Amino acid sequence: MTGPDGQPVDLMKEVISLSKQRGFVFQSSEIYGGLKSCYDYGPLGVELKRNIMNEWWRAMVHERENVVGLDASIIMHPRVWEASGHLSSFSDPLVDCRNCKERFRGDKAPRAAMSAEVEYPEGGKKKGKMLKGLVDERGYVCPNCGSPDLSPERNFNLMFRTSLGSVDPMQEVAAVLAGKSLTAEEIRKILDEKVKETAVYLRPETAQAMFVQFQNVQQSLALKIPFGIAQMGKSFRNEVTVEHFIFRSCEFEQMEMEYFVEPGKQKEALEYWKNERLWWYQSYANERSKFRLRQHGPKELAHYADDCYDVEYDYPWGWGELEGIASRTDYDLKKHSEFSGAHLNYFDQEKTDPTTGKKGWRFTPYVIEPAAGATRATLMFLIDAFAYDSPRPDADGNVKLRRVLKLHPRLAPYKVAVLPLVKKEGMPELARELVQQFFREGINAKYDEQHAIGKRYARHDEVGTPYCLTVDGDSIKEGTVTIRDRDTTQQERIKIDEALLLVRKRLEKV
RNA sequence: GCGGGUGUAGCUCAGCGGUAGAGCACCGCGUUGCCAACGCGGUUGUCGUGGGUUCAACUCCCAUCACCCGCUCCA
Repeated sequence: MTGPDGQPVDLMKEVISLSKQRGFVFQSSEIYGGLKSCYDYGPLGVELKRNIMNEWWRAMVHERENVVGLDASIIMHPRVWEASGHLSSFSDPLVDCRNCKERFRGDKAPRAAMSAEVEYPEGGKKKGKMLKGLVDERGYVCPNCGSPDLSPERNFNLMFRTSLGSVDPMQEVAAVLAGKSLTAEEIRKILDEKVKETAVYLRPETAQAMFVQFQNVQQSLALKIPFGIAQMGKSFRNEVTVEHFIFRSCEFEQMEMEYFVEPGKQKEALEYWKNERLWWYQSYANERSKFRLRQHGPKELAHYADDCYDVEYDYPWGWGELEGIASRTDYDLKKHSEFSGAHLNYFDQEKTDPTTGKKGWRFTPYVIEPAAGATRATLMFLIDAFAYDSPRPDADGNVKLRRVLKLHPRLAPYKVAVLPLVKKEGMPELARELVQQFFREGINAKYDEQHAIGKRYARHDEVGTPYCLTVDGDSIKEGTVTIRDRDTTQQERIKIDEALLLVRKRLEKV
């Protein structure tokens, strides 16, 4: 992207800097030096994120007859994660290449015959001297340089483990180990056993609660298939790498929906939801061409999925994921039935059982899951909204960079700013009264009397406030205000009563 | 975790082995009345953190933390 002066601009840097300056996103615990991948949402950030999530809830739950909500505990029974496969698949064996320093997953590395002699360039560089080595008993080489000179496999548990209960399990471990002379392996075993007694995990996805509570939700509301259960909330993953500001962080917020369908209807449902979700993003964004759907290749699919589409956005660093719409088959409900002994299935009295030919069909539903990242969506909407106002030279002829967030009015933290032109002659009083009128309508308005009027316009442009209402001398005499549009900067004089209607109209559903 | 880069005022950045700087922001007074206005005055710093070398370290060395760019994982 280029600025109004034609100079190239680092869009991410600008967004991060504006986020901090205007109170959208701060680094967590900044005064202590910050904490890796943790961020706090400031006064405006919390409004933006909450607006995004509320819009999602409205589109997914409130405006649909057959989707209901759930708000589950973040900590769930540890067996949930055994059943879901997260305990095993989230602890991937990672290996470092001693030659080129690449880190990779051992199980996904290119296979090579054990004891075979292979050639590889020194340091992984194209012009590097060719070296020779023998493939060890693991039977694979570095995917980057082909070297067999590799570190041992190390397990990385991607779930946050903690213990439920006020007694510190380490105390018991210490008691068991006291006075014993043991090998590292033996200690490890004792540790694992003791820790496991009270071990619980912070959920790595909100989805599992919707499967685990499938029966309660379905029966309590007598839901008929197809139906969906939606949930928003925090999830936690010890990511190997965190990157791009709030794009990938260990603590993140999800908006997920599990849509249960009859076996055989999953393709049709996937088709519906992928288009629905793409459109949802586009309808709030400025640049629709920056979104696309991408189907996963067979190697990309998660262990539970038979098909998957990502909604991708063209971020400053390239195309990246916003949301995954996965066809999760009947994997999760079957697994939880197996592990818990509960019968997580559905009985349809009207349908004919395809295997017996008799009326009445009991089946395990198939699941389509649109799983969105709320924190990711927040970043995306900030990037999408970021723009420069047309250049305006000041009195000295210097061109000032004026940043504007062209946020959709429904997402904007403040919907309208009410500004007294000057702090006298009854203007502040009238402006404050007007703000109260907006509050009564449930519209987040902002009273602002600090600094010159031009600065206030600029400041509200920068946080995405769609409208500024200015109270001046004529307001008192004639009952009119000027209304200024963020995107055109055009002003119009209207009756005070009209202002409320105009703002309300702009906030109507897209 | 590995490799490369960065860290100085609220923001953007300059600086350098010898007294910590600029622009913007912020505060006050005055003027002004609709697009980061003008004049005058003022405030702001653990130079990321800890250690070392040195008469002297923001500057050189080591460690550490955080961020950015690659690699692997994902919403």
